[in-house]
Amino acid sequence: MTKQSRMKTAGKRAAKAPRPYHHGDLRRALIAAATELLEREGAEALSFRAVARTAGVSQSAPYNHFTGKEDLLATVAEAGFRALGTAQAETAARASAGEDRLIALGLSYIGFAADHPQLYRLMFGVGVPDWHAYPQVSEAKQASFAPIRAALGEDFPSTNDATALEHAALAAWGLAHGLAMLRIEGSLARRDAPDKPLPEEAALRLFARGLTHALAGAAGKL
Amino acid sequence: MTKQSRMKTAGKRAAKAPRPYHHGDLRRALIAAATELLEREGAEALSFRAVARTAGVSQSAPYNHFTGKEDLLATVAEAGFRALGTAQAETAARASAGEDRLIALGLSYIGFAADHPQLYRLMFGVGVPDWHAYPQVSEAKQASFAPIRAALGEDFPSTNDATALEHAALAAWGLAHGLAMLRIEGSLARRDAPDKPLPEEAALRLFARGLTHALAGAAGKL
DNA sequence: ACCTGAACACCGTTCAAGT
DNA sequence: ACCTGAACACCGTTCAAGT
Repeated sequence: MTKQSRMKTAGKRAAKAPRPYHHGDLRRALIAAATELLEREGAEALSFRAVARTAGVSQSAPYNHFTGKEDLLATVAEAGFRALGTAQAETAARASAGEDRLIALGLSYIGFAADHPQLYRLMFGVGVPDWHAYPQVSEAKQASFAPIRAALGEDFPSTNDATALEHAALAAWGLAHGLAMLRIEGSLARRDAPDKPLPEEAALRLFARGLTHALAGAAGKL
Repeated sequence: MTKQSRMKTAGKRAAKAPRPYHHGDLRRALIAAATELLEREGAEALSFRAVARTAGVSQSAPYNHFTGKEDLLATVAEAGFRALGTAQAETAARASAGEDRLIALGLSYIGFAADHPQLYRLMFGVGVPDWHAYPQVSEAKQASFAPIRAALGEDFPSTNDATALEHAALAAWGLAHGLAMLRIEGSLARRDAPDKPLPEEAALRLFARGLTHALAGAAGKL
């Protein structure tokens, strides 16, 4: 119960000190604490009280900044979608046009999930029963997928057929998301040798190759 | 605290009576109660105590049949994979060979998820941190995907190339799983008209069409 | 405006005790 | 062998009270 000894250097937060520090940006501190605890314990093991404890406040303080636990998780998920969207946009800018760009985007998508498995799981429904209550999350989710959609429109011969583009986008999203989930859950084999490519890459390549042919055929027929 | 009035008709269980009935098959009753509660409340809201309550026993009785909540959930998930596998096998048997069979299997896969969303979510990692602790679940998972794998081997010109078949199987699994998840989470549009086909069907068709072409090309090259 | 601390109704799990 | 009931250490959330 010792009082804080320095007031001038209060800006430097001692991360583990359980002493109260209401520095006017508790909201941000709570989001940071939740993000950190999320990867360590998973969404279902993460408790609202532990987040408050990590931030050094009482169990009821967070209710001044979030309506409840779900609201905090939704905020973290939204940030995750924004980060994924940024990473995807950077990948799209770096890659050269063509099938390779689609494959690079797919690998980047799966890589994000592999790097932040618990965050990715949270983003896609784990722990939050109804995302419709958080429209900003839905919007960020759509935005995170925009680069793949754009690549399909620019790099594949389907631009003139909006319906075919829509179907291709759905297939690409489904494939990327499905491979990411399978990777996270451990359903996929680890890479045998460090130089051998991931099986996901071959699957993505097969998909991209087929898409070029199928869309070319569809353009002639539809 | 009244004693049970009839002993001869004890086989008929009054579903809501909170009186004790230890009829020798509590394990099955707990699985049934958990399965029922799962769809109604979701895996994260489902409590072990509520399962015991629904089965009419004390909160600690289930520990005689399961090591804990996670063990019960894993058992339910395993049963889910077996049911999915059966449904997939039936679909494969009914459909005629070719691209249509792959599409039918994909639609059946997504349909299962749409019919039992909470069960499907549980099966793919929600609520159970590490499936590796339950090898029977992993085995049932692999078995549930066998029909799609078999259809790829029989209906597509990749049978002689084991590697290409493996990649195609991974892509197909990823696509089916990804579309199922997106459907469950509400990321996909509801069908506008009851006669119009689901967008998933068009995406699956695009994938199957492309796979035929890509594998034919690969067979000549590799 | 923001935070604390007590309180409530829940959890999962353990364990002595009953039959 | 199987079940009960009390107990423990947790939850999420509410609310009066403090500053």
